[in-house]
Amino acid sequence: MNKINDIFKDKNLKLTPQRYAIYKFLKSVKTHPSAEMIYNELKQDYPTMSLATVYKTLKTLIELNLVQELNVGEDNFRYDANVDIHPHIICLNCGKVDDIENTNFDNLKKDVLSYTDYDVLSYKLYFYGICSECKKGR
Amino acid sequence: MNKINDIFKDKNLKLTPQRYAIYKFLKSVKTHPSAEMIYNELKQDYPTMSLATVYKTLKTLIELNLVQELNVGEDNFRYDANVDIHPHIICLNCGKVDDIENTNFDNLKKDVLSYTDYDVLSYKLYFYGICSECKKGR
DNA sequence: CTGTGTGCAAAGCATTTGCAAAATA
DNA sequence: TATTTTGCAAATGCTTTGCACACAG
Repeated sequence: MNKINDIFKDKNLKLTPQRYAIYKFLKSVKTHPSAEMIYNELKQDYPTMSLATVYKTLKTLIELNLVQELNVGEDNFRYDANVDIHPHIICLNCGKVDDIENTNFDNLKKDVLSYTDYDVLSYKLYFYGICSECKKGR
Repeated sequence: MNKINDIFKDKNLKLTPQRYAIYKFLKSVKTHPSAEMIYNELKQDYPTMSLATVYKTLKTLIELNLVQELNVGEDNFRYDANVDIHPHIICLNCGKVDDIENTNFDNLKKDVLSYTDYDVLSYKLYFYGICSECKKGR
């Protein structure tokens, strides 16, 4: 995790323990947590950290393109330290957010370019369904 | 617009002038307005209507599958009376939300099915870029 | 040392809710 | 007439902000 160190130095930002912990946690996890979830998790190791710091740090990390924000359709945002464009799938039953991996939608952007007069810069794909655990439990 | 009349009758819901106006307005417009935008627009013809009624009506229309909610990544929701699954494109400069028409992403859902163990029920596609008006104005 | 970041509490905003009055079927 | 819906205001919940103190560089 040297990358973040250099990026922060580059921008004359301070890499505080809180910032490092939030990024490291997001990197280590595939659950796409909300700010509140991150806060509750890190409270154990950083009991004095406030929710406001989590929000401020997330905003900073997004500006540095180290984290992306997901809008799955809940009342809050989810965060993902994998900033590559990749689709997500949300369980309509338990609310879990998963990556869809190994897919290749590179051609999608090209397709869209031919249907619109926008300059297309990026995209977000959200799929909705029922996860395997929720399917079992019925 | 007989459809809405029958659907409301079916569910023993009352088709009030406010509800009808909100649906008719959404049907007539391609701008994917927010609740506030709808409210401001209809205030002219329905000066006593409240924002709360707009929200309540939108919720009802969504439950009836007459309207879909869009999560373009702003701090509020947008609404679309075209409930067919279709991609949207958002101008990062002016915030405009457009439909992408004539596209066919039917195969997309099938692709995803092969990459996930979810039952895939629906999906939302959001593209981001710069619209032609904003491109000109530079 | 100096300026940036943290933590707290308060503020902001979109959305929801409770309830009495009004309107629909 | 019996419910449902409206409109108002207050409440809610997520996120942001202001500010004094603490801390990283």
